Amino acid sequence: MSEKIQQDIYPSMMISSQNKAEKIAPIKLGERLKEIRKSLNLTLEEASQKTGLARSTLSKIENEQISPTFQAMQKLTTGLEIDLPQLFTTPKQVTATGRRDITRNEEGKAHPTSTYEHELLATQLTNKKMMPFKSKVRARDFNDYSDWIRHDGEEFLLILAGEITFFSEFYEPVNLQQGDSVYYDANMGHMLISISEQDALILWVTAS
Amino acid sequence: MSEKIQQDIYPSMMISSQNKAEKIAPIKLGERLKEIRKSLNLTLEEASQKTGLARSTLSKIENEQISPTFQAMQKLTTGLEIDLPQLFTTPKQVTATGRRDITRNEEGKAHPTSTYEHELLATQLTNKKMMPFKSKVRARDFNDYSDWIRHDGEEFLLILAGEITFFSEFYEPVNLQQGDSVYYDANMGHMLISISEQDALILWVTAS
DNA sequence: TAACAAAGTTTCCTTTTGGAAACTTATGTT
DNA sequence: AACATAAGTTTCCAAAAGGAAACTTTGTTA
Repeated sequence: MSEKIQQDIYPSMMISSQNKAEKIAPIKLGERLKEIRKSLNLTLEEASQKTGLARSTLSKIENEQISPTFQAMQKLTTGLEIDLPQLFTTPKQVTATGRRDITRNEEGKAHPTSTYEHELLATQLTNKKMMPFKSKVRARDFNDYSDWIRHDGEEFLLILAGEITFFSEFYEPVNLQQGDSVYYDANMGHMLISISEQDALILWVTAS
Repeated sequence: MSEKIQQDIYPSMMISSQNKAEKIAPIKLGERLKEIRKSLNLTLEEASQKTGLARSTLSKIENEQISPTFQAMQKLTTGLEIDLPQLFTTPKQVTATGRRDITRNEEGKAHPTSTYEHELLATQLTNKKMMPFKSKVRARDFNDYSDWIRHDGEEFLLILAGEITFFSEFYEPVNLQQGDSVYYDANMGHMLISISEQDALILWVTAS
């Protein structure tokens, strides 16, 4: 009795976005936990002591035989003194000094939604101060959107192609064309629609 | 039987950090979920349809009577088309803090140097987390450069036009073309030269 | 390579989650 | 107000998670 359960997650510091069941490189929570534990040089027994979860439970989580409850995940994060997002993101080697990540055109990590088609950039690097991604904006209709998008931090966007109307909470809407850019407080409600013939292409960079 | 279980979590979009047992305002996962559902204007029934979780289960999660499994949380995030961190973070109060700055194409603040022609963006806003600017790179020759460029923080760059070779201290040089991007630790020595016919056009964003 | 110890896995059982349906509480409508 | 209906909660039970201990594997030493 050791069937693997479905337990993937989509990598995303992604903002207001959607992750339907799309083909995005999934991360195994169990593997990730094992990595973390190993990196801390802990045995299951030691991890058990620190987290208050049974040795057997930890083993089962690592081998993806069970799906931990939120409570268990909290015990994990507090016990091992890590942040929750760390459980969901794969940190490809982060050398102490210099890190670099190149993303070729159109080769970012896809993250499609109904109205946007996000392409996450520099996904190899974790713990970044900024989160850059490109989006194709398909929507040309308000109805495609439910409400303001709102999240922590600041956001910069640059129109790479097409034309959009950018809405934000305390301002009048503006039209933005190729080459135009906006910088704004992302806690302020914001959203945009494409008004060009083809999909608009946009670069976003977020920092919190 | 409706005792509230302990179910707090520390808010963290926070990137690199550990959270020792610091006193950070704890967030109730259930409350947060309810907020999100309300903001999406969904009833429990509708949310149930979208997520595949039973109406009753959702109710119990919202009222913190149960601690959802990771699987359940995934169903929540994919079904409601939100991101996992959203479940853990309290959206900042949006007051008058909203700021915004639009920079039209070619209308940034010019800042020419010998080999670059910088155009600073969003200069109206001060105290920004990020510093975005475009550059025309004229240089096609190593001699135009003295040495590595090095400064605090992290840097993201995207090739808007042309083609360049990007050099950085601990890596092999790479050629980058329109649409390609790099993210790197700016303390690591870096520089670039244009290798296209016309000047290359580049977007930089720096954060420290 | 036998013997032992330590690390990890599986079993077995208890506790908790998650779902269907019954029940209760709000929100209209005539 | 009485009724109807929608939204939300609670109950009850099946299914899954979590823990203690038995078991297996890996590593070390004589």
